[in-house]
Amino acid sequence: KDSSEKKHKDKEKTKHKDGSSEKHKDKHKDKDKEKRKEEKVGASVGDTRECSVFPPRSKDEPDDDGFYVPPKEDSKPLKRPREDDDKDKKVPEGDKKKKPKKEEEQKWKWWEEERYPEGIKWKFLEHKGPVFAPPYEPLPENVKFYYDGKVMKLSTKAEEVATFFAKMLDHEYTTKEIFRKNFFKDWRKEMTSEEKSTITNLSKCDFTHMSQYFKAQSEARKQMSKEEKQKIKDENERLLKEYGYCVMDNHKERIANFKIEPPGLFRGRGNHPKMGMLKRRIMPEDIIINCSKDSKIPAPPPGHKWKEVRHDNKVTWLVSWTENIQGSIKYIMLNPSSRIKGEKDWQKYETARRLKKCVDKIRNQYREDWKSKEMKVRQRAVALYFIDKLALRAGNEKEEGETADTVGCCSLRVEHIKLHPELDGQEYVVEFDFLGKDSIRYYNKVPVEKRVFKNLQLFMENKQPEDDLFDRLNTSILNKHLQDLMEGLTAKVFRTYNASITLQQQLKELTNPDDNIPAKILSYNRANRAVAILCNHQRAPPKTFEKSMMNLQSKIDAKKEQLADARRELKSAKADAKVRRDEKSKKTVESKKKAVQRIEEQLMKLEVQATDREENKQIALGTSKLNYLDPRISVAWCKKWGIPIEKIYNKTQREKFAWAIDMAEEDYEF
DNA sequence: CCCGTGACTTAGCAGATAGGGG
DNA sequence: CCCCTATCTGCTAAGTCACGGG
Repeated sequence: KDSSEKKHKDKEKTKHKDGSSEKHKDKHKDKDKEKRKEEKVGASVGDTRECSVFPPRSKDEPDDDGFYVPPKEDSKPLKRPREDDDKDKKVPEGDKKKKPKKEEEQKWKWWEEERYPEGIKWKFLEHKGPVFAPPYEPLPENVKFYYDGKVMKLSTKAEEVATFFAKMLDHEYTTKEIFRKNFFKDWRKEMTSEEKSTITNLSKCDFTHMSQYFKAQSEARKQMSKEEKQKIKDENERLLKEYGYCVMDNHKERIANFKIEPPGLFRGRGNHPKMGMLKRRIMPEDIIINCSKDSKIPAPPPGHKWKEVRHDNKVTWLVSWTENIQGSIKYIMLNPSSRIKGEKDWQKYETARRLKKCVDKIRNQYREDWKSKEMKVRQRAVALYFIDKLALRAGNEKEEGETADTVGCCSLRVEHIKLHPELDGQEYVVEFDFLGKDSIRYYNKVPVEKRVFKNLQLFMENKQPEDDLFDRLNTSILNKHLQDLMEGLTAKVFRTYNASITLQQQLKELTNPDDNIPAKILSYNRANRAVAILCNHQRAPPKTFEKSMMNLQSKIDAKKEQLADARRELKSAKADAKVRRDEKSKKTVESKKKAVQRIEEQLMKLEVQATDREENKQIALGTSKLNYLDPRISVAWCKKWGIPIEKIYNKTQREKFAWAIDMAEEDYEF
């Protein structure tokens, strides 16, 4: 005990050493307070960021368009020259909007400005409120619903809910017992008393006619003329223009989800106990609006009122409501390209980089803790080892019966692991098999250190399969401990850290300087894939996978034949040239040579594509790219090897990572 | 310390869209 | 130019984590 207490004290000491100079921080905080009083915006010099030298935001007014152009002064000389300032504009890129005006929009570089003091998210916020789901349109008279073989006209409310079911008829979950039970129970609540007394058995309900009608409708939608499609597109654009943006602190920012979720049947992931329940229609009376006091407050639809209008600048959301399935709160927030999301994202990677600096110490620490006299400490240390080594999620406890039965590290149960003292020639293998987030299966056989193995045996002693593996541990205990090891450290920082560091290492290892661009991109994708595997980011193999693979293979075969032909032609041209010895035939040889080269390159490209796709069958790269990989690593890699950034990031991704694209140089190190 | 709540990030899937080949 | 598929985007569920009150 003694020694462990000592260690604890040491830990405390190191914390302060590690904590990026507490004193300084406090000073800055004080400064922040002062500035806040002075009504100056964004006065924080909060942390180690380079941007702290930049001038504070200035309040300027919108121009006539209502579009907010960042102040000119902001673009005065910076300490870092940026030769690629206007690169983005030159990039032709998919959006062939006929409005040249859009492209001229100056991109605001929020990352060159100072941040707000901790806790304050904005000074001014104005928006138009949410867009509600379109009202229900009753079915035409000729679309029938049958109960027990007889036509039955449903009340509007009951009909609406019935259509939700009818639209899902082809889906297998309409056959699931829980789904049907939940649906039927909620449907009956919407029925009139007569309907309720008649419709007592879901199996006697015949939705097929309704279902056919919807299929015909969607078919008709596909067959619409160009003009009609354009009309819909225009309408969507209008909606986006009006409701899709807000003004936050002098800047027009894109909103992520300005449309309220329409009513429908809840489809949880995996074996969800609430699947099939009715997700009710959200009304203005459910909606809380958040905006500035001095902004133009959005008007509720005629004849309606908001539940509440508040002015809370300690939060980032514009609109919220409570959803009826889990009783959780849903929000309307800004797009990832916005300042408010981008800053947070940047900060996340900075925290992970701070972990990089002390991860060795932390690893030594938890290895020591495997020997602790205290069970609690040992469990914590083994759990942390899993989180670090295997990139497991923290694993909060969940309310039973409310959600699908899934687990993370701290909530692992005895039944989720198997211990093999020896397996396939390896010692001390732990076999993991459990459902994680989104009911994605985690299956892995991992050789672990002997001490870990012995500890696991100990933790499992005298326990039932359904008992918690770490019975003295939860995420709160773990995170409190992590907080002591490093300021801002939580379980998920390890995922971010390990993902990003793995990408960086893999890129170093896999990139061959002599490769051409497609081959280098394959290497990038492989590095990305290593991360996706680490984080267990899976996807269902695309429905058309086999077919598309076959297509690609036949393309390759065709290309091979083409190559063979070209080679034959080259050969005969050479022979011809040897005989004739004239200029013309020499030229022919040259052009044939070129043709062969071209085809070889094309073939290579196709083969690379095939490899890439095959290796990617069940792996989703997007999630790690978007949420775990410090974008500056990728940007630096692109700059180093002369790979156009568009090969790595699509338009949305480039918008989200604009800060990284702008600031990372080729020598960036995570 | 426990528990519920709130805010925010992370997740896979399905439908929309675009772009390359015939 | 059109079609068909590969990729992108929108959607919303499902996590993480902090906080406050008892």
